[in-house]
Amino acid sequence: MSEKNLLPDLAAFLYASSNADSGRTPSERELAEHFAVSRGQIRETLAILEAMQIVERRAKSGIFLTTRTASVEALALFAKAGLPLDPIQIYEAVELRKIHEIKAAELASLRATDENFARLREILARSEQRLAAGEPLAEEDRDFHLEIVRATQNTVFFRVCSVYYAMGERRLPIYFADPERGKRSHAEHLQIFDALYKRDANLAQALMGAHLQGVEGYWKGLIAGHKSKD
Amino acid sequence: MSEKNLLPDLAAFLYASSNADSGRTPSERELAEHFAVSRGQIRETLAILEAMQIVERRAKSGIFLTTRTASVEALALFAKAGLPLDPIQIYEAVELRKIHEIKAAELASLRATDENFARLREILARSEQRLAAGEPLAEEDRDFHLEIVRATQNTVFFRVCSVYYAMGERRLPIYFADPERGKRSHAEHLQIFDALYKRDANLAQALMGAHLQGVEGYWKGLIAGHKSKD
DNA sequence: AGGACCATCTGGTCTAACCAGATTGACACG
DNA sequence: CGTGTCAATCTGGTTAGACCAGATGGTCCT
Repeated sequence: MSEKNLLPDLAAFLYASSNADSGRTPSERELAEHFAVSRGQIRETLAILEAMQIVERRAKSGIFLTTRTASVEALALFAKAGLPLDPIQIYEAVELRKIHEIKAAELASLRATDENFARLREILARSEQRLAAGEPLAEEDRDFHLEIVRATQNTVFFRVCSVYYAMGERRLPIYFADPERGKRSHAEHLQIFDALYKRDANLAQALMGAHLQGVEGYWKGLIAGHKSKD
Repeated sequence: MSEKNLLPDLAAFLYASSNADSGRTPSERELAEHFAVSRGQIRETLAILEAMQIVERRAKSGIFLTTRTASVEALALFAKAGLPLDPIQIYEAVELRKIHEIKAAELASLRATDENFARLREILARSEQRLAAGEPLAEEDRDFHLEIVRATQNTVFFRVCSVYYAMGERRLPIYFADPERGKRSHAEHLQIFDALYKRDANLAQALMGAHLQGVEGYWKGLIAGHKSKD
């Protein structure tokens, strides 16, 4: 089956097969048998999961899932593996995104280079094509927002954002399933680009804030829906 | 010597012994011999370093350091291991910290619980003791700032900050070597606490901004000094 | 019911192999 | 001398098997 990328599979299995009370997972030897790999390979993957603070390995005792509040990398990994995410944490990530991006819009308007503008134009052109073809937006949205963070010329900032942006990725197709949302989003992106290009920091901030308000509202609704289903 | 915590030692050794041109490091077998551990243990640690994007393992070829712009976790690790950090990236981290904490002060003033206030009081009391004893501040400063982020009740926010705060840790003793700086910092912390307790979001933001302005200035000077030395 | 004891399980660690592709260098040919 | 070929060597990838010591859990005796 899936030869490589044991990590997400293992994470998913640990999550599914752990003891509900203690959080204890199957032993290394059992995991090795289940995935039909050697114990060494399981240990190598567990080392990563432990570094991510997803599991805790207690010598001579067992492997335990850490308390629910996992690291950001853990959340991104879980999202990638299709594991259920705590809706509250998703909402928290959105809130953080708002904090980051409004400030990023301000800084980008002051610091963006020709290269940044070129990339933004290219992304917007791709979006345009997609919409013209009647297709839903996909990674273009994330690319646009991340490029603005990159335009702050702060690589630490960029990397921090890159990590946890992956969390919402799986929801993008749902969000843009409604073509109206895609069109409006693209129109707002164009406005933001203009503000950046005019180096109007205040306008860029304001537009980004308004743009993200819509996203936040969508997530709030989605979370509320999920909650009522449970 | 240091039985556990192979990770930082290995990272440091890889960094020191890699080929300057290709970035190629010694082989797993050589590393195992150097650290007097088994290959399995080296592989386990390398798996983490690879997940952190610090190294890249090419099958049947070798282990290579990735390009300089490493992940945030990598930077924190490097800082902990005492490896040379790119001053520009330190400055970037400080800028990001400013973005985070001003907003954190605002949110904390609205959401902080009694528990948060209790912890903040405890931290401030510890600082007071330290200063009264003529000792320099240490982890109390970081604790205070992180507790404010925690008080936003946004766990994702808190975890993002926890990671890269470790970067500046090694510099704290230098910063607080001047007792005047410690006293002023503590006085400002007290003001910020009062603003939070009064739930005055605007004041909390303003005070935090001013407080961090001083920190930023210090870092700027430190970086400038480092640069001129090189 | 409680306490002492022992078989079992578990993670931590190491050794010894084999695989197959990448690399390298020697060697032979033009 | 340059160059192309090929085989020995090196490397990460992976596995199997073993031993250790402490944690665990059940049993049996008091």
